[in-house]
Amino acid sequence: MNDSTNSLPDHRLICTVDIVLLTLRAGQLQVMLLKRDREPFAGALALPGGYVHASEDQDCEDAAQRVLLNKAGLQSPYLEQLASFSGPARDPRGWSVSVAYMALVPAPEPALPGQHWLPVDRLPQLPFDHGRIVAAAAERVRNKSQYSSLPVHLCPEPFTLPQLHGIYETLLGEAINPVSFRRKMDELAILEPVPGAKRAEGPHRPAQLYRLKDEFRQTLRLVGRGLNA
Amino acid sequence: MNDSTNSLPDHRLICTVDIVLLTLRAGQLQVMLLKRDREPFAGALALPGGYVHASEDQDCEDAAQRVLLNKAGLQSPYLEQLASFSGPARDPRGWSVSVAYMALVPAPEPALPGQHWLPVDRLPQLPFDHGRIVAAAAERVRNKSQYSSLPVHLCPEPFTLPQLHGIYETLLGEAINPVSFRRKMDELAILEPVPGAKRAEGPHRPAQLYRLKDEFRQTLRLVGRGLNA
DNA sequence: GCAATAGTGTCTTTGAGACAATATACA
DNA sequence: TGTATATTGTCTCAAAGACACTATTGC
Repeated sequence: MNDSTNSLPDHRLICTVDIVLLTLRAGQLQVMLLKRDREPFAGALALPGGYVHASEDQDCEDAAQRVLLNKAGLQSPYLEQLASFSGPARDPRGWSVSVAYMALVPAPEPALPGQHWLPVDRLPQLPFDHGRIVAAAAERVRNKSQYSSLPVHLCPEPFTLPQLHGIYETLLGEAINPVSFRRKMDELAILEPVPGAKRAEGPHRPAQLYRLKDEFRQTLRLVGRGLNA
Repeated sequence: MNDSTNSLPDHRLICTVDIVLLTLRAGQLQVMLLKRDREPFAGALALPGGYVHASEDQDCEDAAQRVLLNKAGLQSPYLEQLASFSGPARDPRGWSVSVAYMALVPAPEPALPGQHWLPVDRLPQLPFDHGRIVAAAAERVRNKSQYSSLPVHLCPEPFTLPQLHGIYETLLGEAINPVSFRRKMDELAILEPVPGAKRAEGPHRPAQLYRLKDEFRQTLRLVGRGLNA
């Protein structure tokens, strides 16, 4: 395998996709890692990923969806291209380009067997440059949480406003004024109340349940001037 | 050339970089196109780009810098990764991945021979999927202009605040309150006045000249709540 | 001095945050 | 009825926009 690569033209490169599948569990942003079943780094925890298959994929996003379905059993979560990572050293097989995608899901309870969810801020050393890729994804999620509806994709539906409020606070790492939060969510107009459905977490007034309007399932909406200062 | 590609492994793909070099001229966001000197699409105007060379490039950004230097004579303009574009049909040579970069420069006057600057909003049909790539770059510049210091990279130094103000207005396509604009630029603290240097454009009070502080030449700074509403 | 744009001071308006009041569940 | 959280109304404060005033040049 190594010999054959040397004879390939200089511009035919290893092309892969890597998926940073994120969720919020135990009050932390967590990433899903899988134990690699082949070399290189067999046995190590790493991002789900794989070669782009020129013969079957329509584009890299298509490859990402395929990986997501095969390795995580996910049909169509929120998915966006993150960035591409490249270089001679990131993959021991040779000069490679990886187009990284970020996917968001509500916390799967319990985790599927074989899936390892780890907090993005306390990861062990990861193979390839997966550490950098996860860091980029975490940064983007936290950044976009400041001014967009992104975090709704981390919340299991239906959800209450206080619940979503908590998710934003966790991601941003700071308190958000509850009144402003309601005002903003109202402006965004991406949520619809589930008629009659309420949920109480204890001996107190139950909260209205909401779900995401269908047309925003793959779209984001931006908040006028951000969520807080 | 076509036969050889068929025998390559499925995951060894054509990898290129494409550069969307943007500037502001004649009050318009313009993109630099070059006449292609080889197939495919020889003779057509297209984005500067080229194969990633596994043997010389440290990563795709490196390849982008190389292309920028060789084809546009640019040393180190503002450069950021835009996104990757891929698929079986975008390049007639076969399934390909292009990592697109966006570069910003102050308007070069006069344009170098061979460089064609065209307004991004009135482009002819471009080869490959270069139309889409340019559209993505234009969208990103306009978007980032709403809340960051990005547009300073389009302004020839030294510049006056009214000049920079005009650039923001052009990019955003709407008026910006001059008082707020000054306040914001002041907050950002990325500009320094050139001591004693002023410029008058006519029979009136001359404006103070500014330059970008060196530490922000490749960095962006975000504005607290955006530049306007 | 006149015209024209640069730059500043201050009032008005808008929207975010604080706080208080009301609503509604379970015990 | 008591407690706890949901939800709403209203006041306060900070920042953006409008406007008016001063500054500085060439003519």
